[in-house]
Parts: sequence; structure tokens; C-alpha cells
Amino acid sequence: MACIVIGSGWGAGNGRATLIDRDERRGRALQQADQQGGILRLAVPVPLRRLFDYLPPAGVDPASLVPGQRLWVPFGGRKLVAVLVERVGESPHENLKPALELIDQQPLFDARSREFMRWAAAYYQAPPGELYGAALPAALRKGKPADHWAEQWLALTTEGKGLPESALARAPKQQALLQRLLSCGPQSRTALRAEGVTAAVIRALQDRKLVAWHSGPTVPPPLPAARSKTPVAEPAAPPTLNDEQRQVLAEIPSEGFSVSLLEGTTGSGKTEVYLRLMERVLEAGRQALLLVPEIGLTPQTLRRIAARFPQRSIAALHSGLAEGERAQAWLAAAAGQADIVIGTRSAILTPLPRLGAVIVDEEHDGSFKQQDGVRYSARDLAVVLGRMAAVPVLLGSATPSLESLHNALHGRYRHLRLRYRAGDAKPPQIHVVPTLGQQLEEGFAPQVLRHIGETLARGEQALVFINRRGFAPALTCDDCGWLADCPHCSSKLTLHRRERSLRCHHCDYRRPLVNSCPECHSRALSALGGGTERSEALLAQRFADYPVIRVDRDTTSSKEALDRLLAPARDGEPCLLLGTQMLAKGHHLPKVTLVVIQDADGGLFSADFRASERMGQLLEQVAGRAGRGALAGRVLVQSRFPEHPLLQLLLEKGYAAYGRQLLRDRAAAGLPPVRAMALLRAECEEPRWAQDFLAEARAMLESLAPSSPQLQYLGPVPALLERKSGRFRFYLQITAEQRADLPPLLARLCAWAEGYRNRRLRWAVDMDAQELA
DNA sequence: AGCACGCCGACT
DNA sequence: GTCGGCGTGCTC
Repeated sequence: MACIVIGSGWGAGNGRATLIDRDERRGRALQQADQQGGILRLAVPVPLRRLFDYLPPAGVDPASLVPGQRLWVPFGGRKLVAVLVERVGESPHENLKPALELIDQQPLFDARSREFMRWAAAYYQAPPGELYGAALPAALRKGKPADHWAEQWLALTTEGKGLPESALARAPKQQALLQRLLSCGPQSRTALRAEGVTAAVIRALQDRKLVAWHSGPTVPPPLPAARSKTPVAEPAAPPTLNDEQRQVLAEIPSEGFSVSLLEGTTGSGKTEVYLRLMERVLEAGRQALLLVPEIGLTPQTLRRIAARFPQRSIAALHSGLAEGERAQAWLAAAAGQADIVIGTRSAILTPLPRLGAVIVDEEHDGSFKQQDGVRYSARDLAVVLGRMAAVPVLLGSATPSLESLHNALHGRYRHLRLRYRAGDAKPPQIHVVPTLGQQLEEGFAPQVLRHIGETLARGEQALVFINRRGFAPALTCDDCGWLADCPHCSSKLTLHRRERSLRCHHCDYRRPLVNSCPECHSRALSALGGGTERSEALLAQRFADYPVIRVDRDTTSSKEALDRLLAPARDGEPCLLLGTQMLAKGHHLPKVTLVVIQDADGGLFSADFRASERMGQLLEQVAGRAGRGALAGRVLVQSRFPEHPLLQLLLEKGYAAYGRQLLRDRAAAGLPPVRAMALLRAECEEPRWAQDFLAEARAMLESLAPSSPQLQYLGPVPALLERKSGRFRFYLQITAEQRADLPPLLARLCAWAEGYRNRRLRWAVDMDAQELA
């Protein structure tokens, strides 16, 4: 019998439509009343936009199968870890296979988390199995048992609790630990290890049967009341709030769903607002989730929060963790044990049963949008999660994304502002330095070099921002005009002089540097343009008496390396920092009083409509580096077009006014966030095939939903980088007045594309795409 | 995605 | 005669 599947992407057997079908189903339901929910509907980690039905594994009591657990399942000749999403009474499929083995006794994903995943999969057209895969840490994704990683908690036994305070006077370390357990409740093994409590001390108390280890979920999180008296470590004294901060906090509701956009200048004390909101959440006995950009999860950030909440269990989820540590932190979060969960993008997918608030720091940051695989935006999902959990969401930034600004200006988000820099820091003075017609030295105007020299001579620090790494972005032959380009991409090779190589920044191609032209053998080769390496050479020679520190992906392999590089700058000695975006964010460098932006023009004339937004954010963030301490800051912006109205607006009125103007431009052009946008991307070694696929997709869509003011199509158009790693890339752009119109349309599009026969073609649907690259 | 099955070229 | 290329189809 034909089964009509409604195009929700969750096709396994819902949506039978006719009366006859309904009658039949009633009959079947009666027949199967005794095995209600006897079929398991699972998310299997394959790139297919549907769930798969199985029978319970042999020898497992069906009553012990609960949605949210993992099971091993046979799948087309292999064995995979799947997540039980729901139990159903019947399946449209015949010959269901039994699952192989139940992995978890306790479910890992609670009901709200599963509903959240369902929503996200439908919105982003993501295969549910891949979304669950993205949520799980690697160890659990591979089927490792959860209890293996569960946190161990040290707790007092009944005898231990009954002990007088004066006990063990001759063993001060044991006494201190007992006191700690008495006043703070059970302590995790990691916390104790971090504080230097030795195994010998614990063993001694264990032998006296005063304390015992418990694993993971069996120990409930200690009650807040039990911890507040006699804390072992005195919490770092919270700074007093200024009037603005107090007012902002008063406006963030404690209960129920709300979204607040906190637009706060660099140094205005956003972090303190986050900490106070977290405090409020923790006091209510709930979990706080803090999302930070990839670069923002530094040991300092963690230390600051740990120092503020010494009694609380904090789970940090980031890529730097070993597999086991990550699984442990994730499980602590999912079991509701961790009070504070801090993480990058994927942390939004972690189940948090006691969630009390979601905070997104630097919400404009591009790293919140996943660029491959499941293309979700953690910032946007934070708002969805807040709605589902009925808790407040706080989005913070000095330079809000136009998406959030748009929502705030339309009253969908509360718009909160922090305008004053805390302490006595003053806002920096910004000047444009015209470069057209000037005699530049490796891209620097003479007066800029003079200012750098004066700054260093005063014993202060200068920061030079250059948007390009390497020595030069192109190498050419002066005699025949040969240009070194990438054999796999439509791009030029970047010259790296130290490495003596030519490298493509879009794929992993690299070749040794040549010193004569491969075409005409002329030795007259010229490096065109400049990057960080070239500027470093000039500045190091010009300011030889001072350390010149270059920070880009080539000098800085890890967060630790960045920390090490920046150490002299933090010590406050006069030095010159130069680098790429990496330098723009987060580091507190009070001795920096001069910031130079070598070239602001890239953002003014780009084919990517978001370039101007990013340029404004970058400029504001970089300028925020100047004068964070007591010293006044100065920002010099080099531009060939000092009169450009956008640049003028940004420099004279600041990012707030600039952002509003960009929003008006986006509205006029019918672009996001004023209209919703999705892309169908296609790439193929044979460009014709990608274009044909997209053209057919467009024809299919137009027959389904004709183009109108509400819904518009553009394309196929070539991507900004037309060829990458040997594949030609094109996209079809779909914009809609109503965001909600897109997901159902995209579901039909995916259903169509899944049936498209061309194995060499790769395609992807990108809802709310951030890059046209 | 992965893995089977299937049908045409150069090799122990 | 087979080993193996990758095109096609399927995974509850």
C-alpha cells in the first residue's frame, strides 16, 4: 500500500491520509495493544534525512528501553551507534531488524533535548543521526559506555557526617578535606585533583570509612544551601556594579523566555553582567550555559569564572580536551551535575536538564555558524533553546550582528546598552590616514611609522592589524607577466619567505619558492602586495630596539602558543604587536595605546555583502584594544578612500549608527537579515554538472512555489572562490520575506536532490548561510 | 557516508 | 581465465 509521507524530513511512517488507512490503523492498534511502543525509532549516524525503525535487542527487557539511550544497530552490513528517539507502536517497514545491544542504562538525551534536536534537524534540513553525532563527544559517539567516563564524587559516609569538628586534629590535611565535604557537599575527583588533594589523604579517610567514592549520576548535585556556609576558598570579591550594569541586570527577566541583546562597548563590563546573571541562575538551583567563540575559551576565562564560583562544578567543552575529559565534562552537563557549562559552538547541542539561562558572548562572531557538515548557527539555536526551556537568553557584543540588531530594533529582543568604559579608561581617538598619492613604505604611510616610533619611545605598546598572512599575496614575473596560481583553486599562491614556499590559502597546496620564472626563466620576479610577514620584516628592521611580535596562524599554532607570544606584551614592556584577526579579540593589553589598521578598504568594496559588516566589527574590536588601561588610546586607519560615506559614518558616529545604516542598505537590497536567505550549494569537478543540477533545482522549486515578492530565486551563480581543491562551486540563492516559509520548501528541495543521480556531484543546503564563498 | 553488487579492461 | 576499476542502489 502506498504510504504518503509528508515532507517533514521525518518520514518514517507518519502521515497516512485516507479514511481507509485510518480505519486499518485502528484495527492494527487494537491488535498490537499489548506491544504498544514495541518498535524503536532511531537516529542512525548516516547522512540521510530520516529515522530508522528497529526491534528491541534480544535478551533486553523492553521496559528498560527509554528514548535518549544509545544502542548498537546493524545498518547495511555495518555496525553503528544510534540514539533512540522515540518508541512507536507500528512501522511502515517490514522485516525490521533487531538492534544488537543496549549501551546506556540511563538516557543521555532528555525529552527537551530530543525535541530541540528534532526542531534543529527540521530547520537546517540536517540528517538527525548526524545532528546527534555532532552533539555527542567522540568517545560516546564511538559507543564507549557512559559510566566509564562518569565523574567520580567523593562524599561523606554516615559515620563521616557524624564526626565532631575537632576530630582528626593531628591530621590537618584530612581534617581540611572533611571540613570541605561537610560544608560544600560531595566533591568531584577532578576538582580535588586540581586543588592538590593527594590520593594518600583520601585513602586514609576511606580506610576509616569516613568517605566513599560514588560514580556520576548517583550523587545528586549538592543543595545550594549546603554550600553557602563556611566556604573553603573565599570567592573572589565581586566588583561593585555601576548604575548602567545594575539597570541592565534589572531588565533581564529571571523567569520565562526572553532574549536580551547586550550592546556594550569594549571594556564596559559585559562579563560582569554575565557573571551576575549566572549567579542568579545558580542560586535558583539551575544550570547556566555560556557559549563563547572558538578563540574565547582561554584558561584565563575559565579561571575567572572558577574563581568567582569556587563551590560550583564547571564543565568546559572545547576542542583542546582529551577525549576522556571531554566525555566526562559532557556527561556532567547532561546529567545535570555541572552547574556552569562553558563551551564553543557544539555546546549548544549538549542536553542540560536544569537549564536556567543561555548566554552567548561575542554573539556576532562567525565561529558560531558551523560551515560544513550540519550547518547550524549556535547563536540562533540558543534563542530556540531558550524558548523551549522557557529561560532567558542573553546575547552580548560590542558589535552586534545585524541579525540581532534587527531583532532588537523591531522589539523582538530587549535592547540593553552599556555605554561607559569601566574604570577611568577613555574612548580612543580615531583618525583616517589617506594613502592615495602618499609615498608608502611597505604599505605604511610615513606619519604612521612616526607614530609607532613615538609610541614605543614613550615606553608604550603599538598594535598593527594586517588582514593577510604570509609575505605577499602574489608573485609575478616582470618580463612575461607570469603569475603563480594554484593548480586546484581559482586563486593566487601566497609567498611565504621564511618558509621559502608558495602556498595556497584555500587548499593544502604548497611548492618551493622559485627564483626564476618557470615560463621565461627571467630572474626578475616581484612580490605583489603585502602580508604580516612582509610588514614584520620592515617593522623589525625599523624598530630594531624593540621586540616585534607577529601573531597569525603561521606563528601561532595553539592557544598556548598565543599565550606565550603575548607574554612580553602582558608584562608591559614597550613592544610592537602585529597580526591578523587573531589579535582583534579578547586579550587584555593595557599598555597598548596605538592601534594601526593597515588597510580598511577591503570591507568597502567586496562582492560578499557581509564584508562591510565584518569590517565594521573588526575595526571597532581592534580599536577596543587601544587604551583599555588608564592611558588614552589612538587609532590610525589607513585608507585610499577616506571620504567613503560608510567609513566616515563608522568613524564619526561609531558602530551603533553604522550597523543601523547597514541594515537600511540590506533592506533596500532585499538581503538578510531583513529577508531570510538559504543557499543550495553544489560543487563538482565538471562545472557544467553543478550548474545543471542547480538550474534543475530552481525549475523544480519555481514549479512548486513560483517566484514572487515573498519568495525569490537567484542563480545558479559561481561562488566567490569559483574553484576550490579542484572542484567548481556554484550556488542557488533563495530569499523569503517570511523565514518560516523556507524550511518546508527546503525539505522538498532535499527530497528532490536526494533522488538526483550524479555521484560525482556534492550538494548541501545552507539555511541562513553566512558566506557566499 | 559506506558497503555491496555488477559489468568491462590488463594481468599474476 | 581472474583481479579490480568505479557506476548504481540501498541502508529500518
